[in-house]
Amino acid sequence: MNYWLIKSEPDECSISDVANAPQQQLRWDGIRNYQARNFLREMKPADQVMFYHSSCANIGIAGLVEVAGSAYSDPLQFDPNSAYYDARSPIENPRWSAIDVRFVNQAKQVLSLKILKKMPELSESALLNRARLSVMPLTSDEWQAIHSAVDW
DNA sequence: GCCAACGTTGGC
DNA sequence: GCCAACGTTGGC
Repeated sequence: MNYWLIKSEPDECSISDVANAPQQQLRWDGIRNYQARNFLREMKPADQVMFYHSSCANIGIAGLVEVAGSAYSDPLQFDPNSAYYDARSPIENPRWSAIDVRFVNQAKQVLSLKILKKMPELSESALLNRARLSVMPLTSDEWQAIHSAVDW
């Protein structure tokens, strides 16, 4: 069992969108950063993923999802009408990956970034120390600290 | 291979 | 809207 954190702008995709999706399952796509992509490819079914809302009025941990299946080729990279189109991605060896996530739980209230910054367990975390990374692993200690701090 | 220019992320 | 962080691009 691995632990992860993914960031999403709730205007684009919120934890409620996952909860309201058919089978409460949604494709997580549009990742165009190699490090984030590599993490996506390491994800295994049933891995637990904290769902973080970024660039919004209420920044922080908004819910919990789980990995529904292994990473696969992100179809948007081959869609010329998509903002995520990548003309240089070879069809025979797709550059970008997507993953399906399944809803697990939604926080009664978002665990704010302000509180996350005060948690000693997270002082070394990628979340607080690595700018501009939208997919990252969490240690089990980090995951537990977050999980027990959220009001579910 | 270096590095300046440029674009994007994301908090404030 | 601003700006720091930082990944990517492309000239040399």
